[in-house]
Amino acid sequence: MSAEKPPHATAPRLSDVARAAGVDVSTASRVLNGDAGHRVAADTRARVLAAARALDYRPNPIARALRTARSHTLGIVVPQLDNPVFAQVIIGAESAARARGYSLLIAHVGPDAASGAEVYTRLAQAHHVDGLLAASLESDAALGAALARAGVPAVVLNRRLRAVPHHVVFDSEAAARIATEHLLALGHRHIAHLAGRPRGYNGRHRIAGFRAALRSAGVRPAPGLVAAAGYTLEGGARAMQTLLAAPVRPTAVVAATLLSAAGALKALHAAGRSVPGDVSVVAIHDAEIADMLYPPLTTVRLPLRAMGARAAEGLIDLIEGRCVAVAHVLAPEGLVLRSSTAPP
Amino acid sequence: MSAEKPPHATAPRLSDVARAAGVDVSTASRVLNGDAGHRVAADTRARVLAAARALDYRPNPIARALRTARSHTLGIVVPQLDNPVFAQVIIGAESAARARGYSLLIAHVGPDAASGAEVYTRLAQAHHVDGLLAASLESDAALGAALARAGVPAVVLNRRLRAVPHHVVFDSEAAARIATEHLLALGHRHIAHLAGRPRGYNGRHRIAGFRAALRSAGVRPAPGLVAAAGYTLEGGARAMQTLLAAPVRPTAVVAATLLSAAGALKALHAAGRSVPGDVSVVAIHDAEIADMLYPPLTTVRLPLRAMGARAAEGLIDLIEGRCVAVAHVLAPEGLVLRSSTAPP
DNA sequence: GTGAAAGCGCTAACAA
DNA sequence: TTGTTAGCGCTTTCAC
Repeated sequence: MSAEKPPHATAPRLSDVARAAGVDVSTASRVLNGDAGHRVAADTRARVLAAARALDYRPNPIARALRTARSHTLGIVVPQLDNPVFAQVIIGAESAARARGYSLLIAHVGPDAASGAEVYTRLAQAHHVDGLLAASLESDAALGAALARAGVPAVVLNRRLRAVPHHVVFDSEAAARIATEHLLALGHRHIAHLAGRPRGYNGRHRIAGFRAALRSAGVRPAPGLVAAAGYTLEGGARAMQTLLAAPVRPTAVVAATLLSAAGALKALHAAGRSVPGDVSVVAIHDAEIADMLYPPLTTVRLPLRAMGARAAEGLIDLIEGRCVAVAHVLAPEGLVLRSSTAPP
Repeated sequence: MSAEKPPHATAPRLSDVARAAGVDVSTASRVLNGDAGHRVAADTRARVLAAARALDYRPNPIARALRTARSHTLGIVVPQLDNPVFAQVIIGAESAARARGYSLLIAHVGPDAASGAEVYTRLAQAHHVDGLLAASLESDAALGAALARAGVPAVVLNRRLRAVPHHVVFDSEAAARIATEHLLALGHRHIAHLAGRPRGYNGRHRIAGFRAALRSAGVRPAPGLVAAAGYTLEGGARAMQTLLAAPVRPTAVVAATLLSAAGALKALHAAGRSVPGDVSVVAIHDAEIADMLYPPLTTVRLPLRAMGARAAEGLIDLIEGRCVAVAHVLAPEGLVLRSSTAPP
């Protein structure tokens, strides 16, 4: 009511609440933390709650962290922040973490990932994160070792590691199958695949889905119609050029990711091919840029935010001992039809 | 040498270092913090340093934060993470902060920004950030009030606020001038401008630069050749459609930002106009997507990472009392010639 | 030049 | 059911 605050009001502490409620700080602490074991008298609890509200009390997370050795902070490591795919994952993870009272510290490591490994230990030791979300690109062995050294629970995104049981992955095989079946349904028979990293988790599975769809349709995949394109614009462009120079030329392409699809479009334009007139292109992954490309790109949408969210929730469950294993395989959300695919 | 670590080794504390060096914790603390006031004997300092290195000691930032009431954490608020422009700013801010021993907590608020204001107080109160970097889009008044309420130093990015003296902005007028002069040099005379938010800080200045360049070249800007496009794909497309329906049709367009340029390209393709054959397009801001569009977009590059870095450094100076005002105006880095501009 | 001691704000045994 | 007490790991007066 009469907001008679001192000019340089300092934030109210728990002891202020306790004094206002006429109880000890320990009692106030119990009430405010909803301590299940100890029962508190109803009127005491009400008085404390009222005092806390009246003072607009916010617990000091730093003091709490020091005492409990829990920072309520998660760390996520991504290779490059300026990638729409990772941006979505981060958004999903951040909302989920915040909803559970955790905050998210973001660290990005170059895709070269020479220094990648130490980021994990830095987050764990210097920033005292309670758990790690790993989306970086170093080798399985290096990542496994780095996470082990970090000494906190970790969930790996987008691949499976022998050394770290917890993961959230996409059903990449299904995604590639959906993309390929779309092209088959349009009548294409000479279909190429711009793979990411063929030895990587997603690379393998997308190739498998691509081949499976062809097989089911009775199409024998021509050798040389799978090219490694990596996850970059340049890689996609280069791989597409190779494909265009091959003896049997594809009428359609399944790109493993958005950036390589953009590179493929660039190469096709440069070669004077029309899309989808001469070549149809479909990409796995969806983001706003799909709509900015020319022509707007048909894609298979994968639940990126959900990946971030499930990983964060799983990690928090792990940290709080509420579960012992996190393993999600997320299904594709479906085909997003735009203008880059048509009958041959 | 003989790494005889206990199985569940807990992190070494300052007291461990002190004991190993045969000194008191207070002395160890002085050495490790390079306390200027107190002089420490050279050999004592050497022993402490050696012990710290031998034990691989890392100070516990949480304990330090509790004691000093400094979290060494900065908060940055951006509208949408999945925008290449903000991603670059964040990367710049993060590196600069890390280099100075600070970490960066990222919060994103929807562009609607209804809830935008409370994010600042949440970061300040609940996360105890030492300072704020504000890149969100709410009204000047709302942002000023929110930052005042947060009660920590703040630097505003990309605009100037009466209420908050500290800012880092681009020389938007120069950027628009460079873009417009490029088109004039190519021989264009009917040049349109896809403005962002015409009342906003950047919007105003970009319009001013656009007009100034035309004036200097003796070209009278036709009315109706400045359209508000906002900062989105749809906005750009809509504004371009309007321009195409206008009585005097432009042969070239200066777009205030990448996304609206992408929208303009979309609208031009839809209308069957060729770029740059019928219409040239140049955008302010540069990022990888400029190279993915068709045709690859000529842009004026602005130092995005530098903006993040300067803002973070200035904020840290403010926090540590090393300076009392931060005000940077960053010059454009120049024109990036790609394929979307040509003589009329 | 170095050590002793207090305490940042909070939680969690343990006592009463 | 509530209060007393002891710290979490660190910094910082204040003595010596």
